[in-house]
Amino acid sequence: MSDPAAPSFASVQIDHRPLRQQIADQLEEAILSGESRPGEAIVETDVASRFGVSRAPVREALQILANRGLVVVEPYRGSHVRKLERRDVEEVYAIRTALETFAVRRLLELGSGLSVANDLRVLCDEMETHAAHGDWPRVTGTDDRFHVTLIAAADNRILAGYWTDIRGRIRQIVALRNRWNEDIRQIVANHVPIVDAVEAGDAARATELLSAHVATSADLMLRDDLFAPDAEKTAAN
Amino acid sequence: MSDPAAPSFASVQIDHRPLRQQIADQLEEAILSGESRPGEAIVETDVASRFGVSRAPVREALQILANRGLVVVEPYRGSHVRKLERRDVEEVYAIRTALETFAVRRLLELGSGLSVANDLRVLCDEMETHAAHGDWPRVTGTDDRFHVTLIAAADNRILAGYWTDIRGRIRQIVALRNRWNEDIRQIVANHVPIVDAVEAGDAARATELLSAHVATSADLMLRDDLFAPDAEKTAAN
DNA sequence: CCTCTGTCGATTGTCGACATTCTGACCGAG
DNA sequence: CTCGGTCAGAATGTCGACAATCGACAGAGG
Repeated sequence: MSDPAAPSFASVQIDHRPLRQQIADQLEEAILSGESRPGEAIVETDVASRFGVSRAPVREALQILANRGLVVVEPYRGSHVRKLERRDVEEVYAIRTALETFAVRRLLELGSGLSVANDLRVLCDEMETHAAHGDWPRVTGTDDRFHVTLIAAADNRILAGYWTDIRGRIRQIVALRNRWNEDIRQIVANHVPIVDAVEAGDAARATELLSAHVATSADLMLRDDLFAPDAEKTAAN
Repeated sequence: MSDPAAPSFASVQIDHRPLRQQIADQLEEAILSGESRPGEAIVETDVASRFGVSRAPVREALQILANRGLVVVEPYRGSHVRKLERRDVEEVYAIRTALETFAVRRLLELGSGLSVANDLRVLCDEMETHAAHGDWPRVTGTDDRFHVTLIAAADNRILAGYWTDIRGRIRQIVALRNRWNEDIRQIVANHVPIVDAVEAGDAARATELLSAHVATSADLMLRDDLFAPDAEKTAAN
């Protein structure tokens, strides 16, 4: 397979993953990219015919997405893209702070501070370069890698799983907001002090800076009342 | 339902939830209670015939459990109960600490300290009563409610979801260990100072005590090498 | 003796059809 | 006009059957 002399088969490489996985990936991409908007109905028959498959794998894909929280399945009533309220956004960023500060404390306990700081510094530079060119998509992409690197350094698979979840939600939030932060330079600049603190092994300062950084991001997302106000669960329940 | 004069229909109360949900619950119960042991194969046909249903809802149930991390599904090869290694146990307790300390900080920010402390104190008393009677199952049950109450007070649905996950994993770990802690009285006693700190609104002290409490629990679980050593992902990959 | 290949049984993947449930429109009584 | 009841239409829930894939094993060939 690693034979560089036989690339002619690469084009006919077929996808051996189960259909449910391919469908789940496609639907997830549509949701997280904002193409499928929150509340939008997902009709099994439609999805099945769109992909040219039967409903069985579609249903299995929906179970996968439902448990990831991307889709809500109501028995006999149908499925729809999970709605996003203001409260959801607040909760995402609150949890994000908890996970990232935990990761920092943990990676410092593991003595990986210096090594991680090196990796992060590279990403910081990259981010600043992209920012200087006004290449926002690449900035957010690198930002994503920055935080993934941080989380991965904690070497905890459960944490990594939770982060995959949070990361997706953030991507959806940013996509729905569909407007670039004019002051993203500020956000980019925020990363450097964090790396400094990690390098210095100062857990207290690093967590403090991280919390502030995340809080800033959350404020930016919530500033212009874009997300639906919280649906009041009144006394009816 | 709440009419006490018509209990005669309770026995014929049928379950209107989809089969996948009922099956998923049954399988989850079997796994978390330790009845189905880690690594044990789950054959769709067997499960289907055991419940007297077709394979379709069983497969959907497996997708649900797979995304909760209870079951591993390998395409065309089958499903099995997720294996539990020593590292998994360590990770669970590490994350647990992060989630609980976050919850404490959060509920204090929300100003719910006094109210929550009251609820927790009741549970502490209950726990001590059960402990005095040597009723370990009830002790662990109340302990569970203690921590659920703590988490719920943070009023964050994502956190609550993660806790449901962690709580299940802990239950499985405890069940597999299947041996009561002789020094559980110590564990029970650990709760009171935490409540005191919450009542006093002292976040730093509360998180410190909580971390220590969880660390103690983790040590107890890991003390006797019951869980499989970590499967070394050698250079083969 | 080793390696490769073809076959076999078991299990999962997928499909199309039928059963059940929900929703909303229609309609007649009060 | 409002309130219930009825009824189709559409969507989901479930089923049984068939196809595809995997691992093991036996046998040919070197």
